[in-house]
Amino acid sequence: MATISDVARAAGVSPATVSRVLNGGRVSPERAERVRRVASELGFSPNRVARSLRTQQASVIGLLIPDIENPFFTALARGVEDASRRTHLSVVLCNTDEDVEKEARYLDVALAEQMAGVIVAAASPRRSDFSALDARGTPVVAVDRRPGAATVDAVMVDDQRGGDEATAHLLDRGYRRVACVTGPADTAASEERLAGHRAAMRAAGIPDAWIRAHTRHADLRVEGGRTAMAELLTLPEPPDAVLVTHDLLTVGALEALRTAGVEPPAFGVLSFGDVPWASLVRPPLTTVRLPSYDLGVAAATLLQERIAGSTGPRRTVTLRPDLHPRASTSGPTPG
Amino acid sequence: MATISDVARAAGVSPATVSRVLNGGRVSPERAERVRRVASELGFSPNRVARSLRTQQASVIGLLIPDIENPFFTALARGVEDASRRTHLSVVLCNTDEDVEKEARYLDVALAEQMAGVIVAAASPRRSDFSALDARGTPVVAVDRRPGAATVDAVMVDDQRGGDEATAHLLDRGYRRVACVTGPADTAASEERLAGHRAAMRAAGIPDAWIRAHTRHADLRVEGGRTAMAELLTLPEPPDAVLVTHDLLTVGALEALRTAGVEPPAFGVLSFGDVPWASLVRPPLTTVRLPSYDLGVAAATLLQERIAGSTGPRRTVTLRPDLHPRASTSGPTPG
DNA sequence: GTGAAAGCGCTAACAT
DNA sequence: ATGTTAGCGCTTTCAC
Repeated sequence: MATISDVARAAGVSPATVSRVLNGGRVSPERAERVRRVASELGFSPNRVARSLRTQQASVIGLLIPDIENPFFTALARGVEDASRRTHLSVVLCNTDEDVEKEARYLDVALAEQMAGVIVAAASPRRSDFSALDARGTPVVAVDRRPGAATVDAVMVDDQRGGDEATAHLLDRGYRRVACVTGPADTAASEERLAGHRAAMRAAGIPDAWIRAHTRHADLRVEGGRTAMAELLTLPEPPDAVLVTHDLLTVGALEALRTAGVEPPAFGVLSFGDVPWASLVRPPLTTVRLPSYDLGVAAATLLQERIAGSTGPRRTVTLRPDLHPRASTSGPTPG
Repeated sequence: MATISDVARAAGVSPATVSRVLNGGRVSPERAERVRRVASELGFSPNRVARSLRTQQASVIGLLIPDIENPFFTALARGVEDASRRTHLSVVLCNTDEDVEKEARYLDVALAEQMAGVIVAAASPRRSDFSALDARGTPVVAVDRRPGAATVDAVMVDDQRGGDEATAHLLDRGYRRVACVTGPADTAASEERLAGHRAAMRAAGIPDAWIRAHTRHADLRVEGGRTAMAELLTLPEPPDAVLVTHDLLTVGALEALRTAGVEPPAFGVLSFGDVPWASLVRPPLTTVRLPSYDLGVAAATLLQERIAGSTGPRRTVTLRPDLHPRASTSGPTPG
């Protein structure tokens, strides 16, 4: 690999001049031209490691996501990438696997590699720790999941509103006994979506006791959704519709419904997450689409501003999910 | 951020000693202990950028994949990560988006960041260019897609065999007129799977003209699969089964079949790729499962060996996909 | 406008 | 076993 000194020697100038040509300093046009020619002849590409060491900052940002196999996060990653494209920033992705240890390791890498900034969907609301980055002045933007203590910029989904709108939609279509299958009580998104569901139910005059009795917390796996749905169907006063707050749970819930011989839209089914196989399910599923891509774009934009030196107060951007009505919630009565 | 000199001063030793403590050189136990204590008190974490500059190699490997939203590649990424866990290597993911330009940019980043090695599913068999990495001695392992010219280690799927086994399975189950919907003619995987299909058909004594007439190349989108399948159904001698070589095409093909009132398993359907929604399709789909995770593990292992200094001849590891028979190919006649 | 020189934080000879 | 020294490739004063 050619270095800046090789180029300088070959072009008959000093290394400083080559550096200036590269970074836009004042150099006479003809020398600049000569340097550029020689550089390309030599296949020179500046060593970013050396540059980082000298300038104390890299042109790479880290994106830490908890599950690379989850389409929600991959779409988010695309958003981050697309928004970073125009700048000189490259995005590197790190899969934390919902594991605070792995996350800490990657945060350490980000620090040690002097990354320009980090966007992170925290593995744990309490135990994720960004203080080291903060101490060094590396900007951090939280996305999708707000870490409890840390005061960082954040981009969030308005999950509560999504849950509220979803259940309101079901009630509006004529369903009366709307159950809810949600994730574990310790995941924020699950709880907020449930809270929205509750709010809509209360607004419709349904007693708290009924709502509670027709709510199930399930493990975020297909099996969890199946079990929860099956339970709900055996209740003394079974539901006539269900809001499922995670698409994985929806797969299980649909299986349980099929097993019980219950069919949408007579039984209303509404799912969070716009699943790629939505078109394969009959009837097509009404969904609350999460703005995953836009979440990424917003986070990258916020981060770029901080990297550029913005020092304003911490900001939280909230994005609204949107409802996509389809046939699975067309109403309890035929026609 | 504390530096190695800060630690050295606070511990009353030389920077070299601190470095030796960190990297396992000979240091007396009590001094080593003192250094470690001081380091953790100061919250010291070594600056990898400086280390990279000095040692001329980083502890990061790059993984370049063409589509982060494709479950095949995300599973592969998990394999790479898991295999890299035990070593000191961190994996950073780069999404090339099937774009040779973006890929080149990331290869440049890998080079400029002095990455220890790169695993890449090439965006283009012809135009992907690893010569710069090669020139610098950075190991490269190709995965899933073999770049035409470059002589690099590679980990591949035996697509031809997969196609062969799939069609053989259909014939074995009693289907006679097996069609094939495959991807564009310029994608290697599509062609190899098709070649396997052809081989199995020929072995069963079916004339080339028939095979050719019942083969469709489709754009890798749902719509492409639908159109191709619809065409096949209108042929004078329509097929009684189909091998679809990409899961996205399968979604479309299933829609076309449903529209035409044709149902598996009377009509046999076999798909490449073990789709997550397989359980939702009735009847469950027989699939050729691609060893995506293992592909990642194998690639990471190969790369680690090269990073460790192995200089043997280029190797190509080939992994076999496996057939998962399910109800969609249980046979053309009831029972 | 240009070059000489210093130094970012670390490691690896080379001394001792 | 430990310290001293030099230098990885780059940028950035500081002179001129």
